[in-house]
This record gives sequence, C-alpha cells and structure tokens, in this order.
Amino acid sequence: MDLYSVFYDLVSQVPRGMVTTYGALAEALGDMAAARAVGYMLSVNPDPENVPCYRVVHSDGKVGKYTHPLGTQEKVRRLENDGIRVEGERIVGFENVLFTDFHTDHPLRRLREEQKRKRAMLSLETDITGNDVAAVDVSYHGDEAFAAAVVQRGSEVHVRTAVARVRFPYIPGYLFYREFPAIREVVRDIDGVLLIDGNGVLHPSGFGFASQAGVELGIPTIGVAKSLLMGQVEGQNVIVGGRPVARVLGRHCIVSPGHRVSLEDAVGIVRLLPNRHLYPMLLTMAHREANSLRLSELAHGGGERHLREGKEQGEQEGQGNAH
DNA sequence: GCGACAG
DNA sequence: ATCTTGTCGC
Repeated sequence: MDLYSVFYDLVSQVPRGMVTTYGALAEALGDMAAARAVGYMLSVNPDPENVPCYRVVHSDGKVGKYTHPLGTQEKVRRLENDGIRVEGERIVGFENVLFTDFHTDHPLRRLREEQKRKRAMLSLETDITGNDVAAVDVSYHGDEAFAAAVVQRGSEVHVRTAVARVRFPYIPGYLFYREFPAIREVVRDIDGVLLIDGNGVLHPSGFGFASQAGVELGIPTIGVAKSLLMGQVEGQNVIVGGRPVARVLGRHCIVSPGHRVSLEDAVGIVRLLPNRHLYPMLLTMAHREANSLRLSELAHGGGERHLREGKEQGEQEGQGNAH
C-alpha cells in the first residue's frame, strides 16, 4: 500500500478557505498514532502547489511550521490568500473553518483489523525444525529501503541483500508494513529461526513486526527490540494485560516471541547466541550489512535505474512543506 | 545524565 | 530509521 498517495489525497480534500489539523489527518488515516508521520509526510510533500499542506495547522488553532525559505510567513500568506484570517500566528474563527469531514476508508484501522485477524494464525509453541540462525535489518534513504539478512547455516555465514521502494512511513504499531516488502526477498529460504529488529507479541495487537513476519513467511521468528514500545517492566519481564509477554535482557535488548517459539525458548536462544551485552551479534551484522549496502548503492548512483541521471542522485527537494 | 510510541 | 558530532530540557 502506498500510504503517501492516500495521505496526499486526504490533504487535497481540504477545501480552499478551510484548514485541518495534524490529528484530524491522523484520524482520517485511521489511527492517532500516525500524528507524527503526518508531520513527516507533509514535510516531504513532493507537490506543494497542488497538495495544500499549508492548510494543516495545530489542533489549538496555531498556524505551525512550514518548510519553506520564508517559513511560517509563507504559510500565513497562502492561508490569507485562501481568505483565512490569521492574527498572531493563530487562525481567526478556527472552529468555523476547521475541516474534518474526510472521505476515507481509514486504511490504518483496516490494517489494525488485519493484524487482529491474522493473529489467530500465530503459534507460541516452540516448533523450530531447521538449524539456520538468521537476522535481518533494513536501512533507509528516503523511499529506498536496503535490506540485509545474515544467515548462519552450519559453519557457513551467508549475506543476502535487496533494495526495495517503500511508500509507507514509520508509524508505531505498523512497522511490518514499512519493512516487510524489503525483507521478504532476503529471508525466503531460511530453515531455522529468524531474528528480527523489532517486537513480536509485545505490541498493541499482540502481533508486532516479528510475529507478523513469522506468520507471513511461515517460519519461527524472535523479536529483538532496542527500546520499549509498550507495557510495564517488572523485574526482567515486560507485562501487558497482566501477563509477561517479553523479557528485558539488556538496556537495549528486549526479547519477545515472534512466531513458533515460546517466550522462555526465545529468551534461551538469544542468550545462547554470540552477543555483546546480550544483543545478538547476528543482528549487529545485519545492521552493518544493510547500512553499507545503502552507502555503496548511493555511492554508485543508486544502480542501473539511475544511470541516465549521471552522477546526480536525483534529490527530491520539497519546496514548501508544513511540518 | 537520560529521556523520546519498535524502526 | 536518518541527520550530526555536539543539542534542549527535566
């Protein structure tokens, strides 16, 4: 799904003479958790002359920022050109010009429903058959995702990489939809367990990136996150809904079951793997591989696709964007 | 010195 | 995540 296109269509619905808010757009997308992503997507608006991001203001009626050489001043100028009065960086008669009646099918709400539906396919009983141990990570440059998987098979270590275009911003709770298109190619033949940079069942739907990817790929997965998405830490356990769903192994290592593995076995596996401060080396390697892939691809001009652009990188510089 | 809604 | 190489604030 191209959430950017969906989003810019929503922004384009705000009629001349009216404004909307970051929160209202997040609500139209289907989840208030997307409020920051709203600001981000506005800031990279590729077509500011036709997608009126200057009509997006703060929920208290303040005009807010605008990514433009003239900044807020330009945002105010465009709003006044629409017939909106602004005094002291505040919309006059804010309630009367506030537009929230978006025509939308709330895509994030639907994705959240999909998560809850597919969670029924999740198994937390350990069922690991093969002996591979693998890890994946993704690096980004704008819309380009650079995925790397490090696979330990017997005494051999293989690295696989892939480049994919991503049109889904980072939104807490929806990491799968951003990262999976990039990792699916590099993890397809794994016969064993896969470590994923993110959470498993430690998630609002009990179905985080690692769990969702495991179900989608049909392989055992373990979520290893570097920071807490939700829940209460009690001792080593992370409690959600009164139950331990994850284990804190280190300041930057939170383990939760992804798919086809129990919490205890997920923790046991991670503890046995080569690690630094209990953070698995395989994940660090995957991170480095994804990062160096990004740097080398950018150094080479982004691959064959960009050859006709010569040495230029094809910078997409937004002219006017709200932020 | 550590936080900050996974990345 | 990326941007940077020193940052604002509790």
